Amino acid sequence: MSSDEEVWDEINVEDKIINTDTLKDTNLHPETVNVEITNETKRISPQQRLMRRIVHRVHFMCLFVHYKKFNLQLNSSLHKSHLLSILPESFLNVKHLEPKKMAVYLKLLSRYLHSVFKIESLDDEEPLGLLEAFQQRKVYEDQFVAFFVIIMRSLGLKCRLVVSFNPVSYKSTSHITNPKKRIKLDETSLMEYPLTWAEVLNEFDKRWIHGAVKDITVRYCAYYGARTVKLRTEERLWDYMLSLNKKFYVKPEDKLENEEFLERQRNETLPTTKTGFKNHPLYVLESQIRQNQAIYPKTPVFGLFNGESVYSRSNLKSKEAWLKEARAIKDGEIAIKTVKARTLKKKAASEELADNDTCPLYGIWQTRPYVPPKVVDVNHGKVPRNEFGNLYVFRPEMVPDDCCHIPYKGIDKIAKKLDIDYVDAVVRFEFNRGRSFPVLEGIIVLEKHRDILVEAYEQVENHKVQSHFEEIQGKVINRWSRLIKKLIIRDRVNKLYA
DNA sequence: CTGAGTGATTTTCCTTTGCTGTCA
DNA sequence: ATGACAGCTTTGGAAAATCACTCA
Repeated sequence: MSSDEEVWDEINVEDKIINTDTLKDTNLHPETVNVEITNETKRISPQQRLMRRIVHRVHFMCLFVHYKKFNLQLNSSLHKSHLLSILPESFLNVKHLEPKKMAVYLKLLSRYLHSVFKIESLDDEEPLGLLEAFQQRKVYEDQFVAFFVIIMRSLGLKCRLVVSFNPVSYKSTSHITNPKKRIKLDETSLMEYPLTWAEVLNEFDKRWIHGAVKDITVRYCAYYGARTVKLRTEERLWDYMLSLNKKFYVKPEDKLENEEFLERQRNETLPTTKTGFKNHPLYVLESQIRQNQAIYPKTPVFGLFNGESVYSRSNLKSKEAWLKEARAIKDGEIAIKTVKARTLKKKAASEELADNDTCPLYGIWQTRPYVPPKVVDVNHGKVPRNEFGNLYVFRPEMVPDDCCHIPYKGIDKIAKKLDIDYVDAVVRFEFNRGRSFPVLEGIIVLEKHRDILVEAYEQVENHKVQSHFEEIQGKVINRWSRLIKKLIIRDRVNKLYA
Protein backbone atom coordinates (compact mmCIF):
# COMPACT_ATOMS: atom_id res chain seq x y z
CA MET A 1 0.00 0.00 0.00
CA SER A 2 2.70 2.40 0.91
CA SER A 3 4.42 1.73 -2.36
CA ASP A 4 1.23 2.67 -4.14
CA GLU A 5 1.10 5.82 -2.21
CA GLU A 6 4.61 6.84 -3.02
CA VAL A 7 3.80 6.47 -6.64
CA TRP A 8 0.81 8.69 -6.30
CA ASP A 9 2.67 11.28 -4.36
CA GLU A 10 5.03 11.73 -7.23
CA ILE A 11 2.28 12.67 -9.61
CA ASN A 12 1.69 16.34 -9.43
CA VAL A 13 -1.81 16.50 -10.72
CA GLU A 14 -2.08 20.25 -10.67
CA ASP A 15 0.79 21.03 -12.96
CA LYS A 16 0.19 18.65 -15.77
CA ILE A 17 -3.14 19.76 -17.04
CA ILE A 18 -2.97 23.45 -17.48
CA ASN A 19 -3.65 23.87 -21.13
CA THR A 20 -4.67 26.57 -23.52
CA ASP A 21 -8.39 26.25 -22.90
CA THR A 22 -8.21 27.96 -19.53
CA LEU A 23 -6.16 30.78 -21.01
CA LYS A 24 -8.67 31.22 -23.78
CA ASP A 25 -11.40 31.67 -21.23
CA THR A 26 -9.59 34.43 -19.41
CA ASN A 27 -8.91 36.29 -22.60
CA LEU A 28 -12.55 36.38 -23.50
CA HIS A 29 -13.24 39.06 -20.90
CA PRO A 30 -10.38 41.52 -20.87
CA GLU A 31 -12.31 44.07 -18.81
CA THR A 32 -12.73 41.63 -15.94
CA VAL A 33 -9.30 40.15 -16.11
CA ASN A 34 -8.56 40.63 -12.43
CA VAL A 35 -11.67 38.86 -11.31
CA GLU A 36 -11.14 36.11 -13.79
CA ILE A 37 -7.60 35.52 -12.66
CA THR A 38 -8.48 35.28 -9.01
CA ASN A 39 -11.30 32.91 -9.83
CA GLU A 40 -8.97 30.94 -12.00
CA THR A 41 -6.44 30.50 -9.25
CA LYS A 42 -8.95 29.78 -6.54
CA ARG A 43 -11.15 27.39 -8.36
CA ILE A 44 -9.82 24.35 -10.10
CA SER A 45 -10.53 24.13 -13.80
CA PRO A 46 -12.79 21.48 -15.30
CA GLN A 47 -9.73 19.81 -16.78
CA GLN A 48 -8.09 19.65 -13.41
CA ARG A 49 -11.23 18.32 -11.86
CA LEU A 50 -11.49 15.63 -14.50
CA MET A 51 -7.88 14.66 -13.99
CA ARG A 52 -8.31 14.48 -10.26
CA ARG A 53 -11.33 12.32 -10.67
CA ILE A 54 -9.42 9.96 -12.92
CA VAL A 55 -6.57 9.81 -10.43
CA HIS A 56 -9.05 9.12 -7.67
CA ARG A 57 -10.66 6.31 -9.61
CA VAL A 58 -7.45 4.70 -10.70
CA HIS A 59 -6.08 4.88 -7.20
CA PHE A 60 -9.25 3.37 -5.85
CA MET A 61 -9.14 0.52 -8.34
CA CYS A 62 -5.47 -0.12 -7.66
CA LEU A 63 -6.16 -0.40 -3.97
CA PHE A 64 -9.10 -2.65 -4.63
CA VAL A 65 -7.22 -5.03 -6.88
CA HIS A 66 -4.08 -4.97 -4.76
CA TYR A 67 -5.89 -5.97 -1.61
CA LYS A 68 -8.05 -8.50 -3.33
CA LYS A 69 -4.94 -10.21 -4.60
CA PHE A 70 -3.19 -9.79 -1.27
CA ASN A 71 -6.10 -11.42 0.49
CA LEU A 72 -6.15 -14.38 -1.88
CA GLN A 73 -2.50 -15.00 -1.07
CA LEU A 74 -3.45 -15.47 2.56
CA ASN A 75 -5.20 -18.74 1.77
CA SER A 76 -2.06 -20.40 0.47
CA SER A 77 -1.24 -23.59 2.31
CA LEU A 78 2.47 -22.80 2.12
CA HIS A 79 2.02 -19.64 4.16
CA LYS A 80 -0.31 -21.44 6.50
CA SER A 81 2.15 -24.20 7.25
CA HIS A 82 5.01 -21.75 7.70
CA LEU A 83 3.13 -19.74 10.24
CA LEU A 84 1.70 -22.68 12.10
CA SER A 85 5.20 -24.10 12.38
CA ILE A 86 6.39 -21.20 14.51
CA LEU A 87 3.34 -21.14 16.75
CA PRO A 88 3.74 -22.57 20.27
CA GLU A 89 1.43 -25.48 20.88
CA SER A 90 -0.59 -23.58 23.44
CA PHE A 91 -1.94 -21.33 20.69
CA LEU A 92 -3.25 -24.14 18.56
CA ASN A 93 -6.32 -25.07 20.56
CA VAL A 94 -8.54 -22.15 19.88
CA LYS A 95 -11.88 -23.45 18.68
CA HIS A 96 -15.00 -22.97 20.76
CA LEU A 97 -13.55 -20.33 23.02
CA GLU A 98 -15.84 -17.95 24.84
CA PRO A 99 -15.83 -14.44 23.43
CA LYS A 100 -13.96 -13.12 26.47
CA LYS A 101 -11.37 -15.86 26.41
CA MET A 102 -11.05 -15.33 22.71
CA ALA A 103 -10.21 -11.71 23.26
CA VAL A 104 -7.50 -12.67 25.72
CA TYR A 105 -6.21 -15.27 23.33
CA LEU A 106 -6.02 -12.75 20.52
CA LYS A 107 -4.15 -10.31 22.67
CA LEU A 108 -1.64 -12.96 23.62
CA LEU A 109 -1.27 -14.07 20.03
CA SER A 110 -0.75 -10.53 18.92
CA ARG A 111 1.89 -10.04 21.62
CA TYR A 112 3.60 -13.25 20.62
CA LEU A 113 3.68 -12.29 16.96
CA HIS A 114 5.11 -8.93 17.86
CA SER A 115 7.91 -10.69 19.69
CA VAL A 116 8.69 -12.80 16.65
CA PHE A 117 8.38 -10.31 13.83
CA LYS A 118 10.02 -6.98 13.59
CA ILE A 119 7.71 -4.42 12.05
CA GLU A 120 9.46 -2.11 9.69
CA SER A 121 8.28 0.96 7.96
CA LEU A 122 8.37 1.01 4.24
CA ASP A 123 10.15 4.27 3.72
CA ASP A 124 12.97 3.50 1.34
CA GLU A 125 13.23 -0.19 0.73
CA GLU A 126 11.52 -2.32 -1.80
CA PRO A 127 9.02 -4.38 0.19
CA LEU A 128 9.77 -8.05 0.62
CA GLY A 129 7.28 -10.68 -0.48
CA LEU A 130 5.34 -12.53 2.18
CA LEU A 131 7.67 -15.50 2.00
CA GLU A 132 10.89 -13.50 2.40
CA ALA A 133 9.30 -11.39 5.08
CA PHE A 134 8.49 -14.53 6.99
CA GLN A 135 11.98 -15.95 6.59
CA GLN A 136 13.71 -12.77 7.66
CA ARG A 137 11.20 -12.10 10.42
CA LYS A 138 10.90 -8.56 9.12
CA VAL A 139 7.48 -7.42 8.04
CA TYR A 140 5.69 -4.25 7.26
CA GLU A 141 2.38 -3.56 8.86
CA ASP A 142 0.15 -5.02 6.15
CA GLN A 143 2.13 -8.21 6.30
CA PHE A 144 1.89 -8.42 10.06
CA VAL A 145 -1.86 -8.26 9.80
CA ALA A 146 -1.70 -10.73 6.95
CA PHE A 147 0.16 -13.23 9.14
CA PHE A 148 -2.44 -12.76 11.80
CA VAL A 149 -5.18 -13.49 9.28
CA ILE A 150 -3.32 -16.52 7.93
CA ILE A 151 -3.01 -17.99 11.39
CA MET A 152 -6.66 -17.39 12.15
CA ARG A 153 -7.76 -18.99 8.94
CA SER A 154 -5.50 -21.98 9.26
CA LEU A 155 -6.85 -22.57 12.74
CA GLY A 156 -10.28 -22.79 11.15
CA LEU A 157 -11.59 -19.46 12.32
CA LYS A 158 -13.36 -17.05 10.04
CA CYS A 159 -11.25 -14.05 9.63
CA ARG A 160 -11.50 -11.01 7.46
CA LEU A 161 -8.85 -8.77 6.28
CA VAL A 162 -10.39 -5.38 6.77
CA VAL A 163 -8.91 -2.66 4.68
CA SER A 164 -9.72 0.94 4.80
CA PHE A 165 -9.12 2.72 1.57
CA ASN A 166 -8.03 6.27 1.55
CA PRO A 167 -7.81 7.03 -2.12
CA VAL A 168 -6.62 10.46 -3.07
CA SER A 169 -9.55 12.79 -2.97
CA TYR A 170 -10.24 15.30 -5.66
CA LYS A 171 -12.05 17.60 -3.30
CA SER A 172 -9.12 19.33 -1.74
CA THR A 173 -5.48 19.60 -2.58
CA SER A 174 -4.35 18.90 0.94
CA HIS A 175 -5.45 15.30 0.55
CA ILE A 176 -3.36 14.90 -2.53
CA THR A 177 -0.19 16.36 -1.12
CA ASN A 178 -0.47 15.08 2.45
CA PRO A 179 -2.34 11.82 2.55
CA LYS A 180 -2.57 10.92 6.17
CA LYS A 181 -2.42 7.32 6.88
CA ARG A 182 -3.01 5.30 9.91
CA ILE A 183 -2.70 1.56 9.96
CA LYS A 184 -3.12 -0.38 13.10
CA LEU A 185 -4.33 -3.64 14.42
CA ASP A 186 -7.54 -2.94 16.20
CA GLU A 187 -8.44 -5.40 18.85
CA THR A 188 -11.36 -3.73 20.50
CA SER A 189 -13.87 -4.89 17.95
CA LEU A 190 -12.64 -8.43 18.39
CA MET A 191 -14.32 -8.47 21.76
CA GLU A 192 -17.77 -8.00 20.34
CA TYR A 193 -17.77 -11.02 18.09
CA PRO A 194 -17.13 -14.67 18.29
CA LEU A 195 -15.71 -14.32 14.80
CA THR A 196 -12.13 -13.20 14.59
CA TRP A 197 -11.04 -10.01 13.01
CA ALA A 198 -7.94 -8.52 11.75
CA GLU A 199 -8.17 -5.09 10.43
CA VAL A 200 -6.21 -2.42 8.75
CA LEU A 201 -7.75 0.83 9.74
CA ASN A 202 -7.65 4.00 7.77
CA GLU A 203 -9.48 7.27 7.70
CA PHE A 204 -12.86 7.10 6.12
CA ASP A 205 -13.65 4.42 3.58
CA LYS A 206 -13.56 1.03 5.17
CA ARG A 207 -13.98 -2.05 3.10
CA TRP A 208 -13.99 -5.71 3.73
CA ILE A 209 -11.99 -7.99 1.51
CA HIS A 210 -12.54 -11.69 1.91
CA GLY A 211 -13.00 -13.44 -1.39
CA ALA A 212 -16.24 -11.63 -1.52
CA VAL A 213 -15.94 -7.97 -0.84
CA LYS A 214 -18.17 -6.02 1.44
CA ASP A 215 -18.61 -2.52 2.70
CA ILE A 216 -18.58 -2.42 6.48
CA THR A 217 -18.07 1.28 6.95
CA VAL A 218 -21.22 1.70 9.00
CA ARG A 219 -19.69 -0.15 11.91
CA TYR A 220 -16.86 2.29 12.31
CA CYS A 221 -18.25 5.69 11.57
CA ALA A 222 -20.25 7.50 14.16
CA TYR A 223 -21.64 9.98 11.67
CA TYR A 224 -21.99 7.59 8.74
CA GLY A 225 -25.15 9.14 7.30
CA ALA A 226 -24.48 12.74 8.10
CA ARG A 227 -20.87 12.87 7.04
CA THR A 228 -19.03 9.80 5.84
CA VAL A 229 -21.29 8.81 2.98
CA LYS A 230 -20.94 12.25 1.49
CA LEU A 231 -17.20 11.88 1.24
CA ARG A 232 -17.76 9.08 -1.21
CA THR A 233 -17.19 10.43 -4.63
CA GLU A 234 -17.48 7.37 -6.77
CA GLU A 235 -20.36 5.45 -5.32
CA ARG A 236 -21.26 4.04 -8.71
CA LEU A 237 -17.76 2.76 -9.33
CA TRP A 238 -17.79 1.13 -5.93
CA ASP A 239 -21.15 -0.52 -6.58
CA TYR A 240 -19.82 -1.79 -9.86
CA MET A 241 -16.66 -3.22 -8.33
CA LEU A 242 -18.74 -4.89 -5.64
CA SER A 243 -21.09 -6.37 -8.19
CA LEU A 244 -18.14 -8.08 -9.86
CA ASN A 245 -17.45 -9.87 -6.60
CA LYS A 246 -20.96 -10.55 -5.50
CA LYS A 247 -21.68 -13.92 -4.07
CA PHE A 248 -25.04 -15.30 -4.89
CA TYR A 249 -25.86 -16.63 -1.51
CA VAL A 250 -25.86 -14.95 1.85
CA LYS A 251 -24.06 -16.74 4.62
CA PRO A 252 -25.74 -16.76 8.04
CA GLU A 253 -23.12 -14.53 9.58
CA ASP A 254 -23.54 -12.09 6.70
CA LYS A 255 -27.25 -11.94 7.25
CA LEU A 256 -26.74 -11.20 10.90
CA GLU A 257 -24.24 -8.54 10.09
CA ASN A 258 -26.40 -6.92 7.43
CA GLU A 259 -29.15 -6.60 10.00
CA GLU A 260 -26.68 -5.13 12.41
CA PHE A 261 -25.62 -2.56 9.82
CA LEU A 262 -29.21 -1.53 9.19
CA GLU A 263 -29.74 -1.26 12.91
CA ARG A 264 -26.62 0.86 13.28
CA GLN A 265 -27.78 3.19 10.57
CA ARG A 266 -31.17 3.50 12.19
CA ASN A 267 -29.68 4.13 15.59
CA GLU A 268 -27.32 6.79 14.42
CA THR A 269 -28.18 9.94 16.24
CA LEU A 270 -29.87 12.70 14.31
CA PRO A 271 -27.51 15.12 12.62
CA THR A 272 -26.74 18.18 14.68
CA THR A 273 -26.27 20.58 11.79
CA LYS A 274 -28.35 21.65 8.87
CA THR A 275 -25.73 20.44 6.42
CA GLY A 276 -25.82 17.10 8.15
CA PHE A 277 -29.41 16.68 7.02
CA LYS A 278 -28.63 17.61 3.47
CA ASN A 279 -28.80 14.44 1.40
CA HIS A 280 -28.84 12.32 4.49
CA PRO A 281 -29.68 8.75 3.48
CA LEU A 282 -32.43 8.41 6.06
CA TYR A 283 -33.64 11.75 7.34
CA VAL A 284 -35.00 14.85 5.76
CA LEU A 285 -36.28 18.22 6.86
CA GLU A 286 -39.42 19.48 5.22
CA SER A 287 -37.67 22.67 4.18
CA GLN A 288 -35.06 20.68 2.32
CA ILE A 289 -37.45 18.56 0.32
CA ARG A 290 -36.47 18.33 -3.33
CA GLN A 291 -38.60 18.60 -6.36
CA ASN A 292 -38.75 14.86 -6.81
CA GLN A 293 -39.24 14.01 -3.18
CA ALA A 294 -42.13 13.92 -0.79
CA ILE A 295 -42.73 13.18 2.86
CA TYR A 296 -45.05 10.24 3.14
CA PRO A 297 -46.27 9.10 5.49
CA LYS A 298 -45.92 12.04 7.84
CA THR A 299 -45.28 9.67 10.70
CA PRO A 300 -43.13 8.82 12.43
CA VAL A 301 -41.45 12.07 13.25
CA PHE A 302 -37.92 11.18 14.24
CA GLY A 303 -37.22 14.32 16.15
CA LEU A 304 -36.97 18.05 15.96
CA PHE A 305 -34.25 20.19 14.54
CA ASN A 306 -34.46 23.93 15.00
CA GLY A 307 -38.19 23.49 15.50
CA GLU A 308 -38.57 21.53 12.28
CA SER A 309 -39.79 17.97 12.23
CA VAL A 310 -37.46 15.29 10.98
CA TYR A 311 -39.00 12.70 8.67
CA SER A 312 -37.79 9.74 6.73
CA ARG A 313 -36.94 10.36 3.14
CA SER A 314 -38.79 8.98 0.14
CA ASN A 315 -38.10 9.60 -3.50
CA LEU A 316 -40.66 10.08 -6.21
CA LYS A 317 -40.28 8.84 -9.74
CA SER A 318 -42.16 9.05 -12.98
CA LYS A 319 -44.10 6.09 -14.30
CA GLU A 320 -41.38 5.42 -16.83
CA ALA A 321 -38.62 5.61 -14.28
CA TRP A 322 -40.45 3.12 -12.07
CA LEU A 323 -40.86 0.79 -15.01
CA LYS A 324 -37.11 0.71 -15.36
CA GLU A 325 -37.03 -0.77 -11.89
CA ALA A 326 -39.71 -3.28 -12.85
CA ARG A 327 -42.44 -1.53 -10.90
CA ALA A 328 -45.79 -0.36 -12.16
CA ILE A 329 -48.15 2.26 -10.75
CA LYS A 330 -51.11 0.76 -8.92
CA ASP A 331 -54.54 1.36 -10.43
CA GLY A 332 -56.19 4.61 -9.49
CA GLU A 333 -53.16 6.17 -7.85
CA ILE A 334 -52.91 9.91 -8.14
CA ALA A 335 -49.53 11.56 -8.58
CA ILE A 336 -48.06 13.04 -5.41
CA LYS A 337 -46.41 15.83 -7.33
CA THR A 338 -46.22 16.99 -10.90
CA VAL A 339 -43.16 18.52 -12.46
CA LYS A 340 -42.55 20.10 -15.80
CA ALA A 341 -41.65 17.50 -18.33
CA ARG A 342 -39.30 17.83 -21.15
CA THR A 343 -41.33 17.62 -24.33
CA LEU A 344 -39.16 16.74 -27.22
CA LYS A 345 -39.47 18.82 -30.30
CA LYS A 346 -42.15 17.53 -32.55
CA LYS A 347 -41.36 17.02 -36.18
CA ALA A 348 -43.86 19.70 -37.10
CA ALA A 349 -44.58 22.55 -34.71
CA SER A 350 -48.30 22.30 -35.43
CA GLU A 351 -48.44 18.79 -34.00
CA GLU A 352 -47.54 20.08 -30.58
CA LEU A 353 -49.64 18.34 -28.00
CA ALA A 354 -50.77 20.43 -25.09
CA ASP A 355 -51.15 17.71 -22.48
CA ASN A 356 -47.59 16.59 -22.73
CA ASP A 357 -45.77 19.16 -20.66
CA THR A 358 -46.23 17.74 -17.20
CA CYS A 359 -44.71 14.72 -15.62
CA PRO A 360 -46.59 13.08 -12.75
CA LEU A 361 -44.44 11.61 -10.02
CA TYR A 362 -45.30 8.70 -7.75
CA GLY A 363 -43.87 7.25 -4.58
CA ILE A 364 -42.85 3.63 -4.15
CA TRP A 365 -45.90 2.96 -1.99
CA GLN A 366 -48.05 3.69 -5.03
CA THR A 367 -46.36 1.00 -7.08
CA ARG A 368 -46.44 -2.77 -7.31
CA PRO A 369 -44.05 -5.15 -9.00
CA TYR A 370 -44.40 -5.05 -12.76
CA VAL A 371 -46.42 -7.95 -14.14
CA PRO A 372 -45.40 -8.82 -17.69
CA PRO A 373 -48.13 -9.55 -20.24
CA LYS A 374 -49.39 -13.12 -20.26
CA VAL A 375 -49.02 -15.67 -23.01
CA VAL A 376 -52.60 -16.46 -23.94
CA ASP A 377 -52.22 -20.07 -24.98
CA VAL A 378 -48.87 -21.71 -24.39
CA ASN A 379 -49.45 -24.51 -26.87
CA HIS A 380 -50.35 -22.39 -29.86
CA GLY A 381 -49.83 -18.97 -28.37
CA LYS A 382 -47.73 -16.16 -29.55
CA VAL A 383 -45.31 -14.15 -27.50
CA PRO A 384 -47.14 -11.08 -26.18
CA ARG A 385 -46.02 -7.69 -27.44
CA ASN A 386 -46.70 -4.06 -26.79
CA GLU A 387 -47.97 -1.39 -29.18
CA PHE A 388 -44.56 -1.12 -30.82
CA GLY A 389 -44.37 -4.85 -31.43
CA ASN A 390 -41.67 -5.44 -28.87
CA LEU A 391 -41.24 -5.97 -25.15
CA TYR A 392 -39.55 -4.04 -22.34
CA VAL A 393 -36.98 -6.19 -20.60
CA PHE A 394 -35.23 -3.64 -18.43
CA ARG A 395 -34.78 -6.36 -15.86
CA PRO A 396 -34.79 -10.16 -16.03
CA GLU A 397 -38.05 -10.40 -14.11
CA MET A 398 -39.81 -8.44 -16.83
CA VAL A 399 -39.73 -11.41 -19.21
CA PRO A 400 -43.26 -12.85 -19.45
CA ASP A 401 -44.02 -16.25 -17.90
CA ASP A 402 -43.31 -19.23 -20.15
CA CYS A 403 -41.01 -17.03 -22.22
CA CYS A 404 -37.29 -16.50 -22.20
CA HIS A 405 -34.86 -13.84 -23.33
CA ILE A 406 -32.13 -14.97 -25.68
CA PRO A 407 -29.71 -12.04 -25.93
CA TYR A 408 -27.60 -13.26 -28.82
CA LYS A 409 -26.88 -11.05 -31.75
CA GLY A 410 -28.45 -12.26 -34.96
CA ILE A 411 -30.71 -14.74 -33.21
CA ASP A 412 -33.76 -13.01 -34.66
CA LYS A 413 -32.84 -14.16 -38.15
CA ILE A 414 -32.60 -17.73 -37.00
CA ALA A 415 -35.97 -17.48 -35.31
CA LYS A 416 -37.42 -16.07 -38.50
CA LYS A 417 -35.89 -18.84 -40.57
CA LEU A 418 -37.24 -21.50 -38.22
CA ASP A 419 -40.63 -19.77 -38.29
CA ILE A 420 -40.64 -19.35 -34.50
CA ASP A 421 -42.68 -16.48 -33.12
CA TYR A 422 -40.49 -13.89 -31.41
CA VAL A 423 -40.41 -10.24 -30.36
CA ASP A 424 -37.47 -7.90 -29.98
CA ALA A 425 -36.32 -7.20 -26.43
CA VAL A 426 -35.94 -3.53 -25.48
CA VAL A 427 -33.31 -3.40 -22.76
CA ARG A 428 -32.87 0.35 -22.41
CA PHE A 429 -33.32 3.66 -24.16
CA GLU A 430 -30.59 5.74 -25.63
CA PHE A 431 -30.49 9.30 -26.84
CA ASN A 432 -29.45 10.09 -30.31
CA ARG A 433 -29.94 13.22 -32.33
CA GLY A 434 -32.11 14.72 -29.66
CA ARG A 435 -34.51 11.84 -29.61
CA SER A 436 -34.64 8.66 -27.65
CA PHE A 437 -34.57 5.30 -29.29
CA PRO A 438 -34.96 1.79 -27.94
CA VAL A 439 -31.92 -0.40 -27.72
CA LEU A 440 -32.75 -3.91 -28.83
CA GLU A 441 -30.79 -6.82 -27.50
CA GLY A 442 -31.84 -10.26 -28.58
CA ILE A 443 -35.36 -11.63 -28.66
CA ILE A 444 -38.09 -13.05 -26.48
CA VAL A 445 -39.46 -16.45 -27.45
CA LEU A 446 -41.62 -19.07 -25.80
CA GLU A 447 -39.65 -21.11 -23.31
CA LYS A 448 -40.36 -24.32 -25.22
CA HIS A 449 -38.56 -22.94 -28.27
CA ARG A 450 -35.43 -22.00 -26.41
CA ASP A 451 -33.43 -25.21 -26.82
CA ILE A 452 -34.06 -25.62 -30.51
CA LEU A 453 -33.18 -21.98 -31.14
CA VAL A 454 -30.00 -22.01 -29.12
CA GLU A 455 -28.98 -25.22 -30.80
CA ALA A 456 -29.61 -23.77 -34.23
CA TYR A 457 -27.72 -20.64 -33.26
CA GLU A 458 -24.73 -22.65 -32.12
CA GLN A 459 -24.79 -24.65 -35.32
CA VAL A 460 -24.83 -21.52 -37.42
CA GLU A 461 -22.04 -19.96 -35.37
CA ASN A 462 -19.96 -23.12 -35.55
CA HIS A 463 -20.56 -23.26 -39.25
CA LYS A 464 -19.41 -19.66 -39.57
CA VAL A 465 -16.22 -20.38 -37.64
CA GLN A 466 -15.69 -23.56 -39.64
CA SER A 467 -16.15 -21.93 -43.02
CA HIS A 468 -13.93 -19.04 -42.02
CA PHE A 469 -11.26 -21.53 -41.01
CA GLU A 470 -11.66 -23.44 -44.27
CA GLU A 471 -11.41 -20.25 -46.24
CA ILE A 472 -8.12 -19.38 -44.58
CA GLN A 473 -6.91 -22.93 -44.88
CA GLY A 474 -7.69 -22.89 -48.60
CA LYS A 475 -5.74 -19.69 -49.05
CA VAL A 476 -2.77 -21.05 -47.15
CA ILE A 477 -2.68 -24.28 -49.14
CA ASN A 478 -2.99 -22.32 -52.35
CA ARG A 479 -0.04 -20.10 -51.45
CA TRP A 480 2.15 -22.97 -50.36
CA SER A 481 1.42 -24.95 -53.51
CA ARG A 482 2.19 -21.91 -55.67
CA LEU A 483 5.46 -21.36 -53.84
CA ILE A 484 6.49 -24.99 -54.17
CA LYS A 485 5.51 -25.18 -57.84
CA LYS A 486 7.56 -22.08 -58.52
CA LEU A 487 10.52 -23.49 -56.61
CA ILE A 488 10.34 -26.67 -58.64
CA ILE A 489 10.22 -24.64 -61.86
CA ARG A 490 13.21 -22.58 -60.77
CA ASP A 491 15.11 -25.70 -59.88
CA ARG A 492 14.36 -27.23 -63.27
CA VAL A 493 15.34 -24.05 -65.10
CA ASN A 494 18.58 -23.90 -63.14
CA LYS A 495 19.41 -27.50 -63.98
CA LEU A 496 18.63 -27.09 -67.67
CA TYR A 497 20.42 -23.83 -68.35
CA ALA A 498 22.93 -23.27 -65.56
C1' DC B 1 -12.03 25.51 13.99
C1' DT B 2 -16.99 24.83 12.47
C1' DG B 3 -21.00 25.54 10.06
C1' DA B 4 -24.23 28.71 7.71
C1' DG B 5 -24.51 31.51 3.77
C1' DT B 6 -23.20 32.94 -1.04
C1' DG B 7 -22.61 33.16 -6.04
C1' DA B 8 -20.60 30.87 -9.98
C1' DT B 9 -20.40 26.64 -12.16
C1' DT B 10 -21.46 21.81 -12.82
C1' DT B 11 -24.52 17.96 -12.64
C1' DT B 12 -28.89 15.81 -12.59
C1' DC B 13 -33.37 15.14 -13.91
C1' DC B 14 -37.05 14.74 -17.08
C1' DT B 15 -38.14 12.14 -22.09
C1' DT B 16 -38.94 7.12 -24.71
C1' DT B 17 -39.51 3.65 -31.32
C1' DG B 18 -34.54 7.08 -37.62
C1' DC B 19 -32.29 8.43 -41.69
C1' DT B 20 -29.09 7.70 -45.38
C1' DG B 21 -25.43 5.90 -48.07
C1' DT B 22 -22.30 2.02 -48.78
C1' DC B 23 -21.05 -2.47 -49.42
C1' DA B 24 -21.26 -7.51 -49.68
C1' DA C 1 -32.00 -7.02 -55.08
C1' DT C 2 -31.63 -7.08 -50.09
C1' DG C 3 -30.25 -6.19 -45.75
C1' DA C 4 -26.54 -5.25 -42.45
C1' DC C 5 -24.27 -1.61 -40.73
C1' DA C 6 -21.71 2.65 -39.94
C1' DG C 7 -22.07 7.34 -39.43
C1' DC C 8 -24.82 10.86 -38.37
C1' DT C 9 -25.52 14.32 -34.34
C1' DT C 10 -24.93 15.10 -30.02
C1' DT C 11 -31.98 17.50 -26.52
C1' DG C 12 -32.41 21.45 -23.33
C1' DG C 13 -34.26 23.88 -19.51
C1' DA C 14 -34.89 23.89 -14.59
C1' DA C 15 -33.50 22.56 -10.23
C1' DA C 16 -30.15 21.13 -7.27
C1' DA C 17 -25.52 20.06 -6.02
C1' DT C 18 -20.94 21.40 -5.62
C1' DC C 19 -17.03 24.30 -4.95
C1' DA C 20 -14.37 27.76 -2.84
C1' DC C 21 -14.90 31.22 -0.50
C1' DT C 22 -16.60 34.70 3.63
C1' DC C 23 -18.19 35.56 8.01
C1' DA C 24 -19.88 34.86 12.76
